[in-house]
Amino acid sequence: MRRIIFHIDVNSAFLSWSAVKGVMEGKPDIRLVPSVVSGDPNDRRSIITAASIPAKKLGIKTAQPVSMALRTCPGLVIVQGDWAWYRQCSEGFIGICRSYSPVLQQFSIDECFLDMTFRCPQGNPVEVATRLKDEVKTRLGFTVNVGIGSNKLLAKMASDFEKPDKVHTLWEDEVPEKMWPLPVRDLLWVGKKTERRLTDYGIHTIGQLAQLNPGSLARLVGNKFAAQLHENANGRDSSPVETEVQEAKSCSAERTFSRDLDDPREIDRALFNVACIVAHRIRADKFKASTVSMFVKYRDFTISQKQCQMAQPTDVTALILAEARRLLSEAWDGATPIRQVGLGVSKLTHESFEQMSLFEDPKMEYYREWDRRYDEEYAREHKSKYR
DNA sequence: TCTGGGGTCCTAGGACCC
DNA sequence: TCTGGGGTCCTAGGACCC
Repeated sequence: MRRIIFHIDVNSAFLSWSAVKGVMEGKPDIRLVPSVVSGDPNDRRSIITAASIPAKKLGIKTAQPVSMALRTCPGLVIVQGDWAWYRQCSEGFIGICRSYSPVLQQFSIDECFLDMTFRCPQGNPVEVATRLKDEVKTRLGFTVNVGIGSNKLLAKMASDFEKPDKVHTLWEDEVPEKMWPLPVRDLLWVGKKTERRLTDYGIHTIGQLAQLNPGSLARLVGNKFAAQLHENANGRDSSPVETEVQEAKSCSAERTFSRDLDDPREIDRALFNVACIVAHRIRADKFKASTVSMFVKYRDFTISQKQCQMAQPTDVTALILAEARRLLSEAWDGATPIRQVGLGVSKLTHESFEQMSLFEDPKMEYYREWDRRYDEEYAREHKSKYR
């Protein structure tokens, strides 16, 4: 039996959502002019998170530095992201999608897959998808693209065809006509590096990739990846729409400095800040972590990273920070200027019992109390800010 | 022009055990 | 004295996604 999968993708999500908010407040619609969403526009290191269609037509791209975009387009309208509002928009969007099928997999804040196999009775899937797209537009004020296919890969590829506010199909029998002429880079999981490797080998289109013998492909990109690419280029994908929300496997935070730093005190302060954030987040989700990792990024974007295992899982800021500091001293020579510092934890568990060590640090009670106050303070700030 | 922040998965080599 | 193969864990690094 043929499956019917939808992939629904919000068009320029953050930009559309900021536009909706502006319009509600009586401001001009930024979707109609060259505009972008970015971090702090005064920070030269900010990059563009989302761009309007008029901005894209001028050559402005996501992930481009704001300073560069401003040179291309001096009149560019820049708005700062509003995460609390984006979460609300996302919830509204996912809610409407879920009313079309309970078999829903949220893929990111602005994308989801729906298994519609038993949800398009006599109807044409295109009609159902059009209804969904129009309902989002009418009720929430922003547009989406819906891609329809017999598996997730094809649905996702289809939603990326012409935008905005469109429904496209990509059934298996349409693959040679609609997908094979596209450049390899358009295939899911083919990024910059893989594109380079493939084009160097003379493979430029998805169709060429589909016809390449798997052995040659394996020599280029490795066995496992080659098998997947070969399947995908031929339009095959058997992965199910996963309705279970996956638990996080890691949690991390990083800070990029507005100028490269070599002062150990300033770097330590940044490490302290990210440790507070990471530890707070895992406590909020009732996790404890067994692995702590730390990295520094230098001026030339090379990264030096270190990780280690904790004697036992923890969510205590001071313990995580202590490991991170030790790792930093191993990874960094103390002099080379640093662009960015990051800290992550992984091997997360929900272990609730504490294995009491005879040699437990006598300061432990103090550490825990400090964390409790941090969490309280955080909760207070968020309440006053978002209510 | 000069590149954010947060994730997932894979690979390869070394250590260690049986 | 020199030799095997498999399994697991750890670390560092790389590639991709939004």
